[in-house]
Amino acid sequence: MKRPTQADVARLAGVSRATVSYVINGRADRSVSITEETRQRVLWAIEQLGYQPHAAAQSLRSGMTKIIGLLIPDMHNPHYWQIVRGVEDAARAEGYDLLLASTSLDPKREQHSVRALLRRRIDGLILLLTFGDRLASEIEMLARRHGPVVLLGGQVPGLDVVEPGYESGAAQMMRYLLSLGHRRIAFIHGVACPTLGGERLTVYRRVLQERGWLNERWVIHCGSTLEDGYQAASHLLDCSPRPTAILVVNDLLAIGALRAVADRGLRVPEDISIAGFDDIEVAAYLTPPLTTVRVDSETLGRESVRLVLARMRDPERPLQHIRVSAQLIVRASTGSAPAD
Amino acid sequence: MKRPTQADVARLAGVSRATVSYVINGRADRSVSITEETRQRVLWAIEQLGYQPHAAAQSLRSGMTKIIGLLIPDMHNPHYWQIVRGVEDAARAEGYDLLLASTSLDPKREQHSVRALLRRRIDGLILLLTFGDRLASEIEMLARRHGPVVLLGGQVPGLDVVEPGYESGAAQMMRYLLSLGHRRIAFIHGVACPTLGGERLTVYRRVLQERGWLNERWVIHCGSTLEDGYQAASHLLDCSPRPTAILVVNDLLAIGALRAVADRGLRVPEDISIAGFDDIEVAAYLTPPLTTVRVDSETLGRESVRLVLARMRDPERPLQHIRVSAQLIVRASTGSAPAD
DNA sequence: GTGCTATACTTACACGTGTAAGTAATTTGT
DNA sequence: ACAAATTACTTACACGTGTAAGTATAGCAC
Repeated sequence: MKRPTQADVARLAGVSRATVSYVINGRADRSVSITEETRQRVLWAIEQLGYQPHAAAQSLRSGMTKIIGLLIPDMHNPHYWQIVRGVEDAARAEGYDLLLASTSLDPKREQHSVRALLRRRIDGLILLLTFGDRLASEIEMLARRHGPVVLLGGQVPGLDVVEPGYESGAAQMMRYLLSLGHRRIAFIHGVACPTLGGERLTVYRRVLQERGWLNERWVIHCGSTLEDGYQAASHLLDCSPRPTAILVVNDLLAIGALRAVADRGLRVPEDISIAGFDDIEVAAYLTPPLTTVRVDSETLGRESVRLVLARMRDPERPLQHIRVSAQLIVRASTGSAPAD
Repeated sequence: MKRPTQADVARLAGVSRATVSYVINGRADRSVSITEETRQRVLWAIEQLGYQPHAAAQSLRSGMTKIIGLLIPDMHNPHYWQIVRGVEDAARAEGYDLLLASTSLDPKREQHSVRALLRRRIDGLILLLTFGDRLASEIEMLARRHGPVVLLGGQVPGLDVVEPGYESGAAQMMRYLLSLGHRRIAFIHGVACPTLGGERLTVYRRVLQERGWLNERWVIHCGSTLEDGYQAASHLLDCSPRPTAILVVNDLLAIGALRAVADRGLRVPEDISIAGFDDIEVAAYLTPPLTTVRVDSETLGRESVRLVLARMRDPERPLQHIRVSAQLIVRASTGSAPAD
């Protein structure tokens, strides 16, 4: 009933256990050689017993786990899932498995999760931190240990970073909205933690400030669920004068905003324009299709894996900072500002 | 630069390595006792060195990995994420980490992933299989070993199963659509593999057959992406006569269908009714909000974990088959059949 | 003082693997 | 013909941990 080990295989094949190990790991360097005949016999025994190597023993011996850990803020936002997909794809292509943890927007849990991932002595870690600031000490430890840790957005000195180009994306978006004649542009900043999505808000403020059109009443902070987006938009729609456009920090919340507009009997984009960030997959299929800023999230995931693996292979290589570019995607949810 | 081990802690505390181990695992049974003073000294040394147990070594010794593996068909469908959320929540609450793999709708990859999960000698496995039939031998091996494996939908003799109650849900849905006067009801069966979502299709066929209204031309098989849903619906809308209602195998594809209807300038539900399954989170926020069948996916995940853990604790307990009930959720995407 | 028990440890083994170093038989070089 | 090299293995150790079994000291009863 117990799983067979190399020893069992060796016994059945009539060779020593080492031979089995050599056969399995097919020594390419010529230091050890094995007859084709015994090789076949060993392979036959493996097949016969259904032997599979014990991963924990391999890890203990080799120091590698063949696991990449990924921490994401929450599992509700499709944007994060697309990142997960990129990571899983790239990881599996290189023979790594994926250990996934989510913060669930709880700082305690984020800390707990990071620790759990560390204890596993996972080969590489990709962190998309929500409350990074509270983990300063832990993160610094990581940096000092020079373990392969990649940050996905955010900055910690001493760690590789993959940064989504939201800043340029936000700038493109603002330029576009202004070109449509919008002046009363609101911003829904619905995130788990104020620092998240901060660049988008900053660009928004700067651009409007330059023109003297910034009105802090139109910046709404809220949570990160669909319902939060709905509520925030509802609040904005009740303002007078109403904003002519609402820029939402991510597409998920923008969906909530679209619903709020529809529930008030207003039309998008004739009465009000709505735009988001991320270009999650449903964005193109909404009614109306959502104008947004695409940051290829799968690429974000892929690049993170690439950096982690590269760091594993050469711990001394210079720090990398990769920026994944953003692109404005214009769809039907935005249009010219209505005449007052 | 290397991580400290128990041996380092022992040296620093001036005790034997075994003592350190006993302190850490705080022997509750009185077989071994340790002075409070040395206990403190050991704890101090642990703190001092920042010692953390080596998970692989613990696994090797104890035979437990403290990891639960989860295999899902693909990462595009929010429904599966909700299951993942339930699993991750429940697992973490019990001190388990989550190893996630996705099939990506590729049978080869499903097989590969299942093997990878097995090799890790993971404590428990939760499988949501797509191409289960091709894995018959592997699965049977699982069953024979009586490892803690839970199937999420599907049936393999000898394994615990958590089954979503789509069957009763589909029946409710059909009754509801018929009560609205619909006779020309189409079905979009967009899944990676014909067996997936089979119960829903079966119920659909049976109900219509009973009334002699079944028309196989209105059963469309397609892939599992939003675009597939869009295309399938487009095709149906070009039929003449047009169906008055489209039942879609899941909400994700239903979103594509909604878009297709809107693109043709038709109205939902005045011209055509659309309904889905799963009640993914966005369903309530779509335009119009989507009528669907809710199967609490987080509960699916949670229950799976519960079964896995129970099976771990008692491998001999009788097989469990849990059915998570489904519930019709009526929203605005369905209405009375238009008069011809 | 002797025998017995309780306390507070330590010694020693096992988990399953990868690989360096050793060995015996065969082949090659001159 | 004999040293040297190559082939085809095997023996032996290390990875870090959990725990059973052993040991040494002290306390106590008689």
